[in-house]
Parts: sequence; C-alpha cells; structure tokens
Amino acid sequence: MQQEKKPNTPSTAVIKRLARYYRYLRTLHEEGVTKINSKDFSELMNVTSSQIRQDLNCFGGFGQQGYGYNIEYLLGKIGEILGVNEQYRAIIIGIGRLGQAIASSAVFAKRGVSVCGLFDISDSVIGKTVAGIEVRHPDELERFISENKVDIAVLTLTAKEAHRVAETVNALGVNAFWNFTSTEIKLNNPSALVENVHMGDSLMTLCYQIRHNSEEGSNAQ
Amino acid sequence: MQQEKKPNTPSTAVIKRLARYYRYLRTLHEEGVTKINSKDFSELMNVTSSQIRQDLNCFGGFGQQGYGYNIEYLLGKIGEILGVNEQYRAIIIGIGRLGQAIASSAVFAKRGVSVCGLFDISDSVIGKTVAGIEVRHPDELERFISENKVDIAVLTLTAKEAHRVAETVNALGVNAFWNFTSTEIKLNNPSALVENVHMGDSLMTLCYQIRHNSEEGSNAQ
DNA sequence: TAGATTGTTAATCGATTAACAATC
DNA sequence: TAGATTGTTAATCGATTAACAATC
Repeated sequence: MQQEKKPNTPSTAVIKRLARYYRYLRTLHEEGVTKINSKDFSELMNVTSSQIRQDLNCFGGFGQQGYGYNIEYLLGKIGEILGVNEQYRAIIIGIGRLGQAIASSAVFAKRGVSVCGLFDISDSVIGKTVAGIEVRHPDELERFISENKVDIAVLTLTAKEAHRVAETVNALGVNAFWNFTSTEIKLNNPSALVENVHMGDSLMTLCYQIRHNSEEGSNAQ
Repeated sequence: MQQEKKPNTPSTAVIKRLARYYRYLRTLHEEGVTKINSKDFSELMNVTSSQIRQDLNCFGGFGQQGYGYNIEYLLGKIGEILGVNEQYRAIIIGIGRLGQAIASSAVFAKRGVSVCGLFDISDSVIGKTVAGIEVRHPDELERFISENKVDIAVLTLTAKEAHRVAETVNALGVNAFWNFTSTEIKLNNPSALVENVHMGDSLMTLCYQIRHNSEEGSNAQ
C-alpha cells in the first residue's frame, strides 16, 4: 500500500505555526493594524523572519516586495488554508465539566466550526440544554449522524470509554476526532484523523521546565 | 547577556515525548505489564525504537541489554526527570467553566501537582467552593502568595485580562504559567516560564487535516 | 528611480534513524 | 554460553536560517 506523499506536503510544524500566526494576526486586525512585514511580525511571534516567509510561501506569495503583508488579505489566505470557511460541524461526546466548558467556549465559532450535537450517558445531563443545545443519549448517535453532517467528534468523555466510542462513531462515518482524553486513539481506519489535546503532557512539560530551566528561563514560543 | 546553553540540554521535543511515554507507561503498569522492550513500545507509540532509546538515554541508561525496560523502574525514572515528585503547587486564576473543569480534573494529582488556590473577579463565584477549595478575589493574591508556596499559575481567565494578571502574579514571585488563553503571554522577566495550551490552534490543525489529508489519512502521533 | 522587503535558493543546523558493538 | 536488546556512534534526513536576487 505505502501511500506516496506529495512532494511538497507542508509539515505539521508549519501548520501549527500558521494557526498561531492566524490567531495573532486576528488580534492585530482587531486592533486596527493593516500591514506588517516579516521582520516586525517575527519579533512579535518569537521566530525568525525567514521562517515566517518560508511558512507562508509553502502556500503562495501573499506579500508584496518593498511593502510587507496586508493583514486582512493574509488573514483571509491563512484562513482559507486552514479551512475556516469550510463550515465544519462537530458533536461533543461527554458533557462533564470539560465538555460543557468547551461546548460553551468561543473556540469553535472563531474557527468557523459549529457544534451541532451533545452526547452523554449520564441521566443527570441528558435532556438538559448546554450552550443552547440539548444533550442526548449516545443511543441516538447513529440516527443523528445519518441525519446530520458531522465532520468532527470531540472526545471529552472518560479515557476508558473513549476508544470504544471513537470506533463506533468512526464506523458511522465521522472521520476526525478532537481528543481531550488521556488515551491515544488508534483506529483501524487508516484515513481517520486524530488531533490530541493532551493537557497532562503539557503540564508535565511545564514541571520539567520549572525543575531544570528555572535558572536559565525562557518565555519563548 | 546571551545566556550560554549547557551542551546537552534535551530539546523540548524530547520532553514532550517523555511525557507521552510516561502517560502510556502508566497505563501499561496499571494493566499489570512489568517489562517492555524498545521495539514493542515503539509500535505502541508510533515512533521508532531508535528514538525511544535515544530519548531515554539523554538522561541515563534505564534499560538492561537482552531484557528491555522494567516498567515500574522506568516510570519512576521518567517521573523523576519530569518532576512528578516535586510537589509543585498551583493556583487557578479564572474560575469560569474551563477553570472549574480543570480545577476538578485529575490532571494535577496525576502529575504530583496540587491546587491550593482559586481566584476570580466575579461575585457569582467568589466564596463558593470548587473542587473543595474556596474561590477568592484577586485582591487576596498578594497575601495568599506570600503565605503559600505557589509554583504555577494556571490562566483560565479571559484573554484580555490575562496579560496584566500574569505580570502581577509574576511580580509576586510566581514564575511558571500554564496558559489556556488565546493570548501569548510575554513577560519582561526572562526567567518566567510559559506553557501554552492553545486549543484553538489545535482545532485549526484538525480542520486543515480534514481539508487536505482526508484522502491520505493518518492517525499517527 | 531608490529603498524596502518579499520570494526563493543555498548553507547550516539539529533531530531522527540506522547500525552495531557492548553487555546482560 | 548464545540470544536478545540496550546504549551509543555515525549517517541520513528534514527543518531552520542566512543570503540575495527579484520586484514592488
């Protein structure tokens, strides 16, 4: 099988940085800044200006020599690359405190993703409304997914149930998972996409830094 | 100034992987597995066995030729490296839904970090008890930090307030920040540590993948 | 036009992988 | 001891940076 990679597939690192640029550029845009050059931007982002130009030029020339980058235009282009206009739809599985927090947050709307369904096994939340959406029992997943376009399943349930539920939902046709559990989700389906938010790993990284870098320090990245 | 780097400082990438190994090894340990070799482990973790051996050998020889790694021993060693036994103490600033979710989660206890204080400006939560801890007004930060050892400030407040509050808390002696806001925290203090959980960036990465990799797929890492 | 700054190629650097000798 | 698997060095690969020609 051994899928051949397109020659110029940008690395994950580039995409992560693009998302970061996007976030920052939006702030600048809100503040009324209209243009920026790679040097000034690189200082704000703590990367080299070379890297910014390289990253952007993976996807095309969005700047203008002698001028820099028009922020509004650049925002549009990066948004396009990252799929902000794709109107993806997500369901959240596991409506505990974290699920509720995420359901209620602006993170989806800001990226053009809409939450269309909430699911939980607990009677204490089923039927309740969170962020304007009714919480359903997972038994309804099959019908719900067949009747609604669902692109992303957000996994905010317990680690133990996560894998089984992900398999089920994947079998129903949902191919992308935003995983907040501490488990690694490994699906048989090779086209399934999993993006992890492993908070625990992040916390441990910080603890490591406290212990080792405390004398050196760094608030880069 | 230009701080000199110690020659063999392991890269952030190594530390992140170590945290990931740690998480996975604990699961294996709970399942009663006592030993593992780099090859088997590499298949579980979707990395090469070379990488696992390299990563571990940044810190010392934790294995035994011809045998592999004793999981309990390895867990202890990685835990030590990552500072699990340091008994770090954290305060959470911003007790909205996300702050409450994190305060109530097992993420701290599992990594040897204890939450000792909660702060929020809103009267609707001040005085209430979340995860067994009383929520206080930020006015009390100064006294609280002077009376308690506080290693980490978790930022789950709004992006707008985040920077100012971080400056204040840093001035009071807290040097490590676990940042959940969409802002980049840039402190004047060069020894301040900031670890970001940028959920929005993560979601965008997923959206990018949906749009571009859908035909190729990958649930690696 | 002259100045500025991009787009892009080439050089450097670091991280990953492969290979194998050491050793349990 | 023989077999297995680590620890570690050397080779490869990819990502970052530097440099500069193109061009607005």
